[in-house]
Amino acid sequence: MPAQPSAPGSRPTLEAVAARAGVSRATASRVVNGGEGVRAHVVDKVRVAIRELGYVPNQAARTLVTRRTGAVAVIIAEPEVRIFSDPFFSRQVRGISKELTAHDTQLVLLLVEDRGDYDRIERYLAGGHVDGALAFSLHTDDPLPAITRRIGMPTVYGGRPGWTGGPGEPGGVSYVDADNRGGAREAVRHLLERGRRRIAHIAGPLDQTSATDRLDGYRDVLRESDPALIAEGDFTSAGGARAMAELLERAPGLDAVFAANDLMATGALRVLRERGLGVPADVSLVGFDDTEQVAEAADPPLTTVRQDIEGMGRLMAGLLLRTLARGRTATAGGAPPESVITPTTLVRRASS
Amino acid sequence: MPAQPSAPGSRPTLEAVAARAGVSRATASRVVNGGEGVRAHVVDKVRVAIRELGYVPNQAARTLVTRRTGAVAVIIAEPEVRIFSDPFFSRQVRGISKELTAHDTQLVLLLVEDRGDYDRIERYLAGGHVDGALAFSLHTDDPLPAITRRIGMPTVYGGRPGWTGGPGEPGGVSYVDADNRGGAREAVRHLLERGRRRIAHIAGPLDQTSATDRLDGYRDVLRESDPALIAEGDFTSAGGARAMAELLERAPGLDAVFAANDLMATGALRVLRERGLGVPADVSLVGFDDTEQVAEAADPPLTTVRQDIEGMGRLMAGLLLRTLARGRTATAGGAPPESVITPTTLVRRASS
DNA sequence: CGGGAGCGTGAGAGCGCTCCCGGTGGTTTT
DNA sequence: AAAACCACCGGGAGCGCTCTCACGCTCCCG
Repeated sequence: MPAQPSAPGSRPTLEAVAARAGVSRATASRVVNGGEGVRAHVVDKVRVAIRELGYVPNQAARTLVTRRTGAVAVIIAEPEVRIFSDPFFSRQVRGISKELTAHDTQLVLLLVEDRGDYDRIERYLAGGHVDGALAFSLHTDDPLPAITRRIGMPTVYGGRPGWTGGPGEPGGVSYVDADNRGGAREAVRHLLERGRRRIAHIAGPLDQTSATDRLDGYRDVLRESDPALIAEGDFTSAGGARAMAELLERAPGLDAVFAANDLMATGALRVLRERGLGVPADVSLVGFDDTEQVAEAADPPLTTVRQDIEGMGRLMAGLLLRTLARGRTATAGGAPPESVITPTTLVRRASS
Repeated sequence: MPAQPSAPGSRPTLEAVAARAGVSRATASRVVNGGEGVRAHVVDKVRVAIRELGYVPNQAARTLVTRRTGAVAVIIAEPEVRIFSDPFFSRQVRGISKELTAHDTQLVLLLVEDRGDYDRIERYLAGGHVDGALAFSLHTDDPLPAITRRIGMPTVYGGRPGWTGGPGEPGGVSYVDADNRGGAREAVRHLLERGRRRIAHIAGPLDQTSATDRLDGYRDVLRESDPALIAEGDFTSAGGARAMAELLERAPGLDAVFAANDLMATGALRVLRERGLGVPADVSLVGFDDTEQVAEAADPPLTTVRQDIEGMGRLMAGLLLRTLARGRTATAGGAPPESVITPTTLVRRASS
């Protein structure tokens, strides 16, 4: 129903809106940006002109002068295999998307394929295409933190970075993480309550804090645990299967397994079944993440530690947006880092 | 190791580069954009200045004058459940990302949560934030095509849209799709070769062409198929299970099932196992997609129709980029639609 | 009734870049 | 030898917007 733009080919400008409303460009701009300090009557006139012309602000022109883009980068640097198998990222991205959308901010997705890509990422971030960045699941030697720090890009990490609390200073970064350690403790305690005594652990890759934190939680409860009861996986189903096979060889008497994520738990499950071991009759099994279509769909359904992944995504985005808003009003000295640990809950199903 | 920018707070401009290299801004611009028609000696001088200053072009300023953003929107409008359970999107996005990155184009992700979001999408697309769009898996009543057409946004669809070949004209859209029909034919023929005669089909949601095309392929081979042998699912594991239960009730004598995707096949598998039916002893099972961690990890591993999902993503991006490049050089009359159908291959595993 | 206070508005500069156009110097043509 | 032609480079306009500043108007107080 709205009328066609003034010029057939090109979009109407603020100038055109101002002309039609009989005001200056400055006033039209004020209306577009909230209408503060403009008489209601004038605001209406401009609003009508905007509607009639189908005016949409030119973001490039706006960015050029404000130096803000209204966009945020989401950087995912994870080997191919995991990004596809684990719904984790999709859910977190979804949470991020929701929060950003609610604040009229766009999501620019940067996938890192190999280490050479970091040059591209740096150029992109330095190019002023985005106001801030969200990054995930860093390994200890990830070059990203150095990059974002060098170019002064506000960044919030998903998952506690391995290099916080570096030598001397606490490495001022913001992050959002689940209570991995607490969740792991709860999982292991649950197995103890079930009467299990030889509780093994399939850890994730130990260059990630989510893996080490869960391992730490396991050790918190089982202080004197036999090292033979711990095997390292890689957060994939196949890796979980390999680790399970290893564990069965080293510690045939185990009566429970706590896997650091659900995918590895399914791999373990497959191996246990192949060896004729009943779950939970012979071996109790607990996973981590409560990923749908994995934990629930397993046979038997997995007891697991749930974390609110989508909520974590929202929190990440919210934290970043707040940082950006502050940087805009306050002195540009950079906001202090701020982090959030979200709680986990144990979901009891048939596998334990 | 590059030097710091001239001004401490702000980034160096092309002006600064030109001054340092002792040339005009215009010449510096030429070098930045390829260096055509500039003497090699001058090119070098400018390149050195760029490096020394750590110059990065300001995209906003560039976009303002060129009217091109160097970014492409990827629009995913799919109910939550599927986007998480099916690695399909992740893979396709990955393919898209690779192709875009290779052409220095950014990927802006737009997730559609509910129908109200389409206003936001339209505003965004109309706002000139991106040069083109890639969209997926449209349902027949999807408002997106109308939007992109109205605002003249070059768009390539993933999966044949349901509304091509509308009344009268062929609805000029570009798309990339797998040979769903041919793949389905191959799957069913394979089951026939295995000596199966009562071959059932679990279809996807019939408002999507990927589902109807596969159903058509099934019917191509089994012209006289009993309607009781066809059940509609929703591309999820749970939906596959429901459909399988339905089929077993309606047609207890079935000896094979062709499911329209792997996820539904796993649901079917679970139901078959629960009913004590052996796969493939009693019932042969074939899926579609060959999604890793699903087809291969199933027990038994699924025979399935493989499509090159990542390749399709690359093709989509490539098609769009070529369209955009053409629109830039040729008359702005809009390039003719162009579509690609990619082949499928049958992967034989233990389930059939 | 004069003069500040204060609100609402307009004029204008300028963000950093691209690109057209015109000029310069050197090489080829008639 | 002059004329025509290149290849290369610089000047300058302008993309659409925001934001500062100054100006005019109304209002209120002394």
